[in-house]
Parts: sequence; C-alpha cells; structure tokens
Amino acid sequence: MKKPAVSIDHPKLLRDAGLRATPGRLKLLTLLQKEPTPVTVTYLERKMRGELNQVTLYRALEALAKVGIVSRVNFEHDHAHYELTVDRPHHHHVVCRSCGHVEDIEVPHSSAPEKDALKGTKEFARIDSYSLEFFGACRACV
Amino acid sequence: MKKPAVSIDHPKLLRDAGLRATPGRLKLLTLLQKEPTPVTVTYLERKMRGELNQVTLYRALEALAKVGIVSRVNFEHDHAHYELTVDRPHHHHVVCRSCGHVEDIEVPHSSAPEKDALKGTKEFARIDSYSLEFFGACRACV
DNA sequence: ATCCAAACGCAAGTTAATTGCAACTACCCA
DNA sequence: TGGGTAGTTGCAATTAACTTGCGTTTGGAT
Repeated sequence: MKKPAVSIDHPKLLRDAGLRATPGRLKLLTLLQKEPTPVTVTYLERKMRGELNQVTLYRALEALAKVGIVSRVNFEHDHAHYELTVDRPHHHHVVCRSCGHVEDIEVPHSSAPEKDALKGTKEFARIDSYSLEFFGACRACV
Repeated sequence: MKKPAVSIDHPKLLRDAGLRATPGRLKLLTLLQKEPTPVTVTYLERKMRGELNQVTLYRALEALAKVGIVSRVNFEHDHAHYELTVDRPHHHHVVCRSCGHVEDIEVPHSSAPEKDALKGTKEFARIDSYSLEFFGACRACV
C-alpha cells in the first residue's frame, strides 16, 4: 500500500484565514511547498512567470505572512526571503556569508528564549516572536 | 572627586583598525556613542547634517562594520540600523512591532547557541556569528 | 615639506518594494 | 444558479534605501 503524499488543502487553508483561494495564490502555495529553505521574491517571480504579476506577488506574500501561512525571513541581505510555515516544525537557519547557501537547523532550546527575553525587559508587555539566524561558511566555501 | 566620563580614544581606535581618523568619522563615533540603541542611517544623516555627505556616511558605516567597530543590526524593517560595538557587552534587542521602539536585553546563555548550531548542521564548516532579535509590543503600545 | 592611497562629494543609477486606481472575480446568498 | 460585492488583480508610476563612477581633497607615513 502506497503511502499517500502529505497534501495540504490549500483552498481551505486560505479560506480559514479569511483569504480568497485564487489561482495565483494556490500555485504560489504549491510552489512554496516544494522549497525546503526560504526563497527570494525574485525567485518566486521567475517560477510564477506569467501567472502572477509582481505587485500581486508582493501583496499575496504580505497577506499570507500576516495570517501566519508563510513567514518572512531576514537574512543579512538587502531583500526578503519567504518560507512556508504551516505543516513545518519551528526551526532556524544557517546562512553562508560567501555563497548564500541556507541550511535549516533545529536548535534544541532547554527553555524558550522569548520567555527569558520577556523577563529581561522593563519596557515590553509582550513578546510575540523572535528570529535566530546563524552566519558562517559552508563546507564548499571554506 | 568627580568620576571622569569614560572616553574612548577614537583616533586610535580607527588607526588601529587600519582606517583614517577623519573629522566626519570622529564625529560619527561621538554621535553613536550617545545612542543607547541602534539607529537608522537616516537618523544619523540628520544628526550629521552638513558635516558628512550621505554617500560618505554609508561608506563610513560599511568600513566601520567591516572592522567590527559598529555592527549592522537587522530589524524587520526595510532599512538597516547601526550601533557601536566597542566598549559594550554583547546583547540582543526587543523591537516593538507597532511603534518601532527598541530595548537592549541581556540574554543569559548557559551555552553559546552558535556551538549548538554548528553541531546541528551537516553542510557548514564554521559559524561566525548569529543574530537574535525579539519582536513584540511595548507597554506604551499594548 | 612631500607624496599617495584612502577618503570625500557630487551626480547619476540600481533595486526592492509600495501606491493609486480601474478592472476583474471568488464566493456568499437569495 | 445567477447576481452583488468586497477582496483581489494588473498596470504604470513612484518611493526609499543604497550603490557606483569619477574627479578632487586630505590624513598621515616617510
């Protein structure tokens, strides 16, 4: 018996978040699901060629990020990266400073760092999220 | 007996790093030393008005960052922030998503996270640095 | 005092991302 | 199942952050 590929019901995912399931967004989700690591908007634009205008792509990503379906990842470049967050464990990234290669890593936290951070602040009422990215050199670049 | 203000020898700091001590850079360092949290380039530009061209400011910050005197901090905005790194303990930031307010925090790490990260990666030979920033809401904005 | 690579200022250019607006369509509901 | 409408799209123009090229100035070593 063949194990069925895990498939996410994209239209439902969108509608549950209060967004419309348009062809462009569905294709975008399918595309993002294939990417193991965060990708640039330019990369997505190329892959979507003809099927989604650049501006609409930006707006779609913004809308998806707001409801938590994707997340905008901040490497130390001058453009944003996006990755799917649904159906994936929380993780961090290592970025190669010379070639830009990205690897996902699981960092086992004995305690959630945002809890400690909240204790350490005087001026904040709430901490919603944090970003933890590592920078170094990959084996191919040393 | 008056406690003397801690003063850093800026010309020496620059020359030891192989950079020239120009009036613009000295004023920039004095300015940065007064800022408790990272500031934008635009802010610095206003403060330096007339004394350092915008392009030169960008180049100065780049040069200072390369030798580790300042560091470029990556909040989730579309522009960079810079802070002085010399003479200051390693720390992280909490950023308010609604007003942009920033607070420094000390996060006590029992173990350095970059060590764990290196263990967790298969493709990387070296991890040089990491960034850890927290996002939430400050008391004034809740 | 002299020299030259580093640093500077100006003008123009590049790139990521945003805005305004008219046309379109997903999908709710009769 | 056929509208009505708010959410979505595409186009053109624009903004903001940052960079590049190049001729001129200058810090600081000799």
